[in-house]
Amino acid sequence: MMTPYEPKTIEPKWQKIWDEKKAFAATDDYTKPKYYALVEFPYPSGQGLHVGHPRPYTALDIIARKRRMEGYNVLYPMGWDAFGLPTENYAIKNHIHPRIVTQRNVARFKQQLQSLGYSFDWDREINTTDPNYYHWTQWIFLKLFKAGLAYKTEMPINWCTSCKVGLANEEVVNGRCERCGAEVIRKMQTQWMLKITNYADKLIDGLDSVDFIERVKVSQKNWIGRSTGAEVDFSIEDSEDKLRIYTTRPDTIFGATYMVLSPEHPFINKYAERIQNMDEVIAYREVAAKKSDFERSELAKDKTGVELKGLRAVNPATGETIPIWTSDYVLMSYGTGAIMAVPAHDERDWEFAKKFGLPIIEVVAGGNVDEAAFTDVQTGKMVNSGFLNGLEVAEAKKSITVWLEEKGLGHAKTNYKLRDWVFSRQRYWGEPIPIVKCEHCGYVPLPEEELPLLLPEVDSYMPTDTGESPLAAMTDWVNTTCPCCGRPAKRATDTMPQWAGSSWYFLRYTDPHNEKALASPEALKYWMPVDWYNGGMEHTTLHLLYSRFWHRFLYDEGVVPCPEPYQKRTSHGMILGENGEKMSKSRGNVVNPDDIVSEFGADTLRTYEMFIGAFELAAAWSTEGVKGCRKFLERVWKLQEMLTDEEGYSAAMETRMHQTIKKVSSDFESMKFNTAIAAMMSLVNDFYRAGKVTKGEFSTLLKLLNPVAPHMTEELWEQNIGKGYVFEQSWPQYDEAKTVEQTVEIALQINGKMRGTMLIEKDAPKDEVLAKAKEALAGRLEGVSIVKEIYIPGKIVNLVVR
RNA sequence: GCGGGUAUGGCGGAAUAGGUAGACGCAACGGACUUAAAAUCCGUCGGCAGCGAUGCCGUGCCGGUUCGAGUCCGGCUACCCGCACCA
Repeated sequence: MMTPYEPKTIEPKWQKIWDEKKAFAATDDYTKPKYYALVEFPYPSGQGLHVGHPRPYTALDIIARKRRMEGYNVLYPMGWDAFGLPTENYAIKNHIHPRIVTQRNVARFKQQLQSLGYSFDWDREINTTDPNYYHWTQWIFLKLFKAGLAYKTEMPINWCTSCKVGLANEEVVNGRCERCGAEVIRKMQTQWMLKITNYADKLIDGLDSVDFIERVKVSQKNWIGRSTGAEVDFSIEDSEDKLRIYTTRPDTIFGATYMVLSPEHPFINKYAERIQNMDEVIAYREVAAKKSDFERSELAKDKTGVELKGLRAVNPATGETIPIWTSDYVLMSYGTGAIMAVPAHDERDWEFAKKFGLPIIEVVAGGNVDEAAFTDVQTGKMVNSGFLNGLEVAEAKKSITVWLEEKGLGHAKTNYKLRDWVFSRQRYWGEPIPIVKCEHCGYVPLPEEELPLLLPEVDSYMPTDTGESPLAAMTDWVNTTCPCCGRPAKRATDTMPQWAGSSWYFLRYTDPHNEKALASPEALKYWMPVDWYNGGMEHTTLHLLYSRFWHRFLYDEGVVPCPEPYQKRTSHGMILGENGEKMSKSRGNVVNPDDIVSEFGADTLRTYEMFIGAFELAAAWSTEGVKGCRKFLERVWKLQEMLTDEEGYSAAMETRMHQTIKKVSSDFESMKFNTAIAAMMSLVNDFYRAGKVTKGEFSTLLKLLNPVAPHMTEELWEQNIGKGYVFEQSWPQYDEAKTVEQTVEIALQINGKMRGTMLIEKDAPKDEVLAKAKEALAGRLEGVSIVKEIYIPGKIVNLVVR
């Protein structure tokens, strides 16, 4: 007698069995072929799991389960990216230690994830806030410091007025804090920095060796923003000084009719005496300084500026003197903070020249520079440019660069938009920076034996208005001795940003309990690189760039065996609310995965999230759709009643089986989970139509469906097939020859218009098919002559008539 | 402005290399079962015209290539996501 389908009882049952049998433990047998599948580890927030989390987790769980059935030693781990502001803010508000808050949130997340039946190897669980973990985060920082890639500098930082913390440029969105939305202001602060810019080229070039979806590669490249051009020295009239500029268009130098300095450019102060309108310049500079980055971009393209009267430069190509201006459209932080302005061929310069009546000289023919700047570099020939005249832009670029180098006036130069990484946070809940400041020795790294440098217990982890970390108030902890000279010294009180722990976590999974190293060389050599890494689009610039940077550095240090950490990177789309909007409490459209599990079961949730639509696109939640998936699983459950001992009763069904194995196998690989499930639904419909299913067919279906709905397929296996478990089975194989139908229906067209269909033997000769087609279409062929006959085997016959 | 993406029934979405548009699911409608309802099973389901076989139209818009275009090419429009004065 068939038992009813009750996820509530069978799901916990199987979760327990998997756990006891350690069914999904990655083994340390390094002779087997390995597969490392990775999903981004979550931040264990107080809200608990969101229905967005299961989408990527289920997708890679399917891949991981399939790989195990294919004989791989699979590593599919999970952990917690648990340092971070929300926990700290919650802790402050509720007077609970962030460590306790983290423990609670992790426990809840873990229980929720386990209720979904993921095949994570929980023995390898990691937590970035565990001293045994951040020991190695600090160790990597020391390595970076010793390699000269970590340095301290005073700089204006983005200061969130609400979080009271410095933010990286990347964390500021439209002048507001990415996290809390409060206003961000500029504030001077000394900060630890990481020289990610040293790795700009390696981070771009490394992309050629990996299999990332195109838009991820594009966004990595755009963020690094490599451009090639030249630096050129312009001399100042009546001075020995040179004013160095950067340009990507050295070919247009004959058209440079003025120069522009950033308002912060040091030349302005240096020549304050000579600048006749210094008052006006100072006033302009003050206005510019007050503008936040947000205002600068909001107020858009309306150009402002002041001429530095009394100061003129010499165009090295023409020998003519040109005026020097200052304007905030030139940024101190890019290039040299100064430009040569070529209004004929740069939109910004053109606008500026138009506004202030500066001369516009065309040096590349092809546009109308009275109407607009002509910026095309593909067409067009040089004019009004002395020895460059007649050259193409590309040739002119080479030619002028050689000329500049010969004359000692300039040189080729590559620039990047990428800036160094602001690495310190004035916060409590992060990894302490393992550096001591000694008045005699400067910044001294802690000896490695002293790691981990534990986060001290403090009474108050309230951020301070002074901008200092709460750790600064812990004098017992701050005051120490210099590891170098033994004299009194002070610890760094900043902590690391949340990005730190997530920049290397995939390495720790390979050997999570190692106390002597971040992971053993053997484990790293075997498991790395990650074979397939899936995560959100929101992490395709920062997290990916930072972790690739650290990994590449560790490779250069000989710590890891491969230059790139991730062989393949894919991204999933967001799950939106039922109304098509982003899920949020304020919109009231949040779906809680716990509710879905308790009402429909984990297998239904998993199936639904895979069936909802194309994996990489956003998809709106639909409760009706969830019901449909539950109904499908019920139909699978009831196949038990149709089991027959007959085997091979139908050649057509055998073909269907081979087709379905092929379709499901290849669709899983290309993340087309929705069509894989559709194929299984169709197969089940066929079983119902036949009114029966053989044991062989049923067990094949259970194996195919197991990665998606692991609990119910194990239960059905146990009740009806018996031997062993589905997770121990081999992935079903298909025979290509048997996927081909013997009889196929082909379309009949006249002049490309559908005029019917007919059934033919798949191998029928062309002549026979055409004859049959003409017979079928005889009524329509009267009085016309056939000009052309087209037969695409297995697809279509098209007769072209007149 | 630059870069990337998307556009197909009432809805979510299918459609390896250009070859039967709408697979699969949802909703809706009809039938069977039931005293009844739910559940389940079977069926219909792009639009217009027709009792009907059938005909015409139809994949955001305008053109093109082709025997044949959702798919390729040229030109647009709308929406979404990044970046945004980077010289």
